[in-house]
Amino acid sequence: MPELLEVEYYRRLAERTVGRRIASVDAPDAWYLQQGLDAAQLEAVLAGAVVAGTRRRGKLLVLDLDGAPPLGLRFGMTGRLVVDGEAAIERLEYASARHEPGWERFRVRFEDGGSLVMVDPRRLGGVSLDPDVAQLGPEATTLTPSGLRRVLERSQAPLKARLLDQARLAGLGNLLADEILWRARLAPTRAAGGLDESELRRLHRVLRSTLRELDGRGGSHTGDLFVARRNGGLCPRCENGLARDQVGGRTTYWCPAEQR
DNA sequence: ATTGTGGCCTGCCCGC
DNA sequence: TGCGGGCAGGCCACAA
Repeated sequence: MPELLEVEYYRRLAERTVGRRIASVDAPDAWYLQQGLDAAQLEAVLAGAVVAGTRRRGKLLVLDLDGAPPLGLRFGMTGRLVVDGEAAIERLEYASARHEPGWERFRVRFEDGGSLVMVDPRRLGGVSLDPDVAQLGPEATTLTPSGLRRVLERSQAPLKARLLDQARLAGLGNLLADEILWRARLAPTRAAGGLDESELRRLHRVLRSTLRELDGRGGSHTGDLFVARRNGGLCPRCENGLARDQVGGRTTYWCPAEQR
């Protein structure tokens, strides 16, 4: 599913639209439009605008426009981005690799004939105007040690739940959170505020290095723990059986023998 | 305020 | 072989 790594790949692809003028918008699925927008409003606002740049905060992709408010794109779990017929990612975990025309939820057509399309079978993503980036926590890829402390301090919530809270820390999804906690040898069920200084430092170091490494490998499904995320899966390090629990409302695979 | 839960969406996988 | 019940998780509304 698109976590921050995948959305960053989407952003890089979307860079191709910079400098291009929007001719029209197809928004066939009203459910996909946030803020009560409808297709006609969106078309009226966006037509004629020129893409000035792209940015990303966590899992939110933003197109900055000349002549219109910024356009916010959320991809949910199964949303993919296609620009000029080319997909940023061929296949998403937990989503179909097919590209049915009926799954195209939103399309921006440019005057040069190309287009930017969101393909989302499950319709969990959405499109907004002038998205409120301030509601998101700090960006995970550039998080500082003191930033991580602020994310976790004085919280009784499970460590993993806090890492997934986009208002506290932007970008991590279920797979990345499990991979990071496994690498840091920290139990997802620990109280977030209960980490000592050395654990905080370890978590920060692992968080940053894991994001960097998996970015190079190709996405949030390329972690070392990923292949073991199944019933009967064994810890890739110690080969003890992994636990499968609900933590923070998400299916969590972890190694009780190593993660403390 | 903090934390937890359930529902939304729908393709796909597994077991019968 | 076909069928149907779970399952997947990002996000939001709502409850305690």
